[in-house]
Amino acid sequence: MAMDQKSLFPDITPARDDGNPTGTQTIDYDKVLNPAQLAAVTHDAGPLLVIAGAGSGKTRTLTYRVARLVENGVEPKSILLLSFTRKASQEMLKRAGVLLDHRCYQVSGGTFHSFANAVLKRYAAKIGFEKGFSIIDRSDAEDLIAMIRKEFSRAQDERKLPRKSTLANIFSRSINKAMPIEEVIYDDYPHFEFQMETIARIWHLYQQRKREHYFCDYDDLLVNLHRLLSENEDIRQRLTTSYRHILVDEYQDTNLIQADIISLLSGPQKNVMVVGDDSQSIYAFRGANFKNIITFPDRFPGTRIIKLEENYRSLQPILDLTNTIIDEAADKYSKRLFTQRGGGVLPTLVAGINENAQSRYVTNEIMRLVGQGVALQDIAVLFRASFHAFDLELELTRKSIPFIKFGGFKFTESAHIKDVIAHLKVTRAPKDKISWFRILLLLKKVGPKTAQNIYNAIDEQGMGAAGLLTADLKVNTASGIDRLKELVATLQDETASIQQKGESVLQYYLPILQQRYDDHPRRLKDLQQLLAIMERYENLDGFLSDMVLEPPNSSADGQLTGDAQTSRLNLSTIHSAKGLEWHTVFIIWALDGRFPSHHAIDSPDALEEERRLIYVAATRARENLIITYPSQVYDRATQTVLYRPSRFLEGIADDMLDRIYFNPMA
DNA sequence: CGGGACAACGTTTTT
DNA sequence: CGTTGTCCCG
Repeated sequence: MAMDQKSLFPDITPARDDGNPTGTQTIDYDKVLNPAQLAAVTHDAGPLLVIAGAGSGKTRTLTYRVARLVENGVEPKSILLLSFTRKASQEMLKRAGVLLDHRCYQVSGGTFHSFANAVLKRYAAKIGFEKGFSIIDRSDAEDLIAMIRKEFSRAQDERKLPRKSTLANIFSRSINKAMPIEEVIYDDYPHFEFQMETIARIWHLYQQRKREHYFCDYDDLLVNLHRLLSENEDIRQRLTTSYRHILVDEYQDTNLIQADIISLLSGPQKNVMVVGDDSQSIYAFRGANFKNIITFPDRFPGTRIIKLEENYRSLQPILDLTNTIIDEAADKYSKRLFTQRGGGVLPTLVAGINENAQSRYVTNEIMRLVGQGVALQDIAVLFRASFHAFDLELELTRKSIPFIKFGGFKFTESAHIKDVIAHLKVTRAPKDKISWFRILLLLKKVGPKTAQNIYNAIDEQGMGAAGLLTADLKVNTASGIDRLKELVATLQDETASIQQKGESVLQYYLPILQQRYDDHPRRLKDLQQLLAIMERYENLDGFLSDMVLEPPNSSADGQLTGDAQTSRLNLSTIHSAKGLEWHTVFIIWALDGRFPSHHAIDSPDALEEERRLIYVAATRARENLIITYPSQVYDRATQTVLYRPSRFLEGIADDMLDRIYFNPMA
């Protein structure tokens, strides 16, 4: 099976078509790769584990391997490249395309979730979704859980149940760590042990409702793919013959199900290449287990192991610091990065009195660097949590420094976007109770009970969303349900283009928007942007699944308005910065209690993950690394004043780290 | 039954 | 402090 390249890689267009159609060798692999990289690239067949330190040319190695396989006559479609983000795989294929030719764009790939979606869509009936399924994001899942939760809190006068988001966390953790619900509660939520049975019943009902309404949440995509492969030998064989070579990036961030999926897909030929770095494992919170890397050779006997230890990214002083940080890690593959890049200045640790002093220091330094000719787009400010950047964002706006922020809130998570999308969703998935409730609750005089009745009436008609038009509804006419009926009738017109449908929904939604939100002008801009995104799609289903699986970032607005060429500063969570690099990197909020977060401080495992996180952040820097913290911050959660730099930096020798105090008044 | 008013809670990271 | 859940009035 070949995946739908168009929907997976919509932005890629072949750079040039005058490549090398005959496939004769054009790349001098041994001149552009070091011996370890070359060994990985030219590895013939069978399982291969590449332990690739930060900046050691991991992406380069993968890219060249793809090119090499294609050059050796491997059908591009039969190469499956699973990576962590779509951005990463696009980038890789683009680079492979530049090396070789357009054939590289035919390579199959994407994230685990998008791959699962593509496979499951095709075999939906095999896993009990005769009519297909729709993917629900975290907040949809929470809405569904809330509906079930309510049945319990009404019926029983028990002590308080966990809130919906906590329930969703428990459920997801159970899947991703492959542990029963009960065990998750014992381990991580002991304060809810006393109502374990109720929680388990809610979980059971949640599973049931998802089936009834044809929903897959993020975890179900993986679970169902796993089931499909393990229960249907014929399908598994079909897939293993389609994908002769499997390449997995960021293997340290896979969890047990993902590792099993790779095993199931690899077939008898076991042409599996995984690339990762145990020191950069930062997704334990969603069940990632870096031990997958260590146990890979057990899973695949005869695995060849190659280590890439030469760093091509950072100058020596930066590497000295990052090596020191990670040396303290409890549990890791031993490797020590080295570089041949001489020179460079010491990384700096800057204390400012408060958050705003920190923001001003960073802003000043950025202006100074830009004055020296460093491009804004080659500078990044990294942080532990998205909200850590709020004050800096204000400061940057004040100084008119353009920036783009990655990570944190997604565009599609805001209520008004979800509202509009819900109207489109029900035309494709009429059993989507979550979306129907969203839509109906926007009407006046309609609450949960009325919504349920309307939903039942529509469902009984069995004629899709059009059921709204024919069903006998007892609804207050002041509700505005007639306008909704008109909209649904319009959307039923299959000849209407996707843009027209979007416009209709927006027209319908406008009065609701204005009535519900004081800041409707800002929200309207978002909605117009949503329409612009829609126009890139040819079919609604592709649009809808992408909005869940690859949602656009909230403040990435400018991308659409055509000023993509202007150089912008990068603001990013460390998680979203994975795999990237910049000339200068700032890490802000390196304050003990924030980074590591006070939440992690009692758990050795969590603390280790925080350490790896700061390691990932620091290793993004090529020339300059500046770490800052506010030295007097009152923390409401612990009711203490935080003033010490991150414990990962505090003991570092002065010949490795310049320490300065910044006073904006001086 | 809907909706508004009030109280309690807990606080990251992503698909 | 903003979100989430509950309670009670109309």
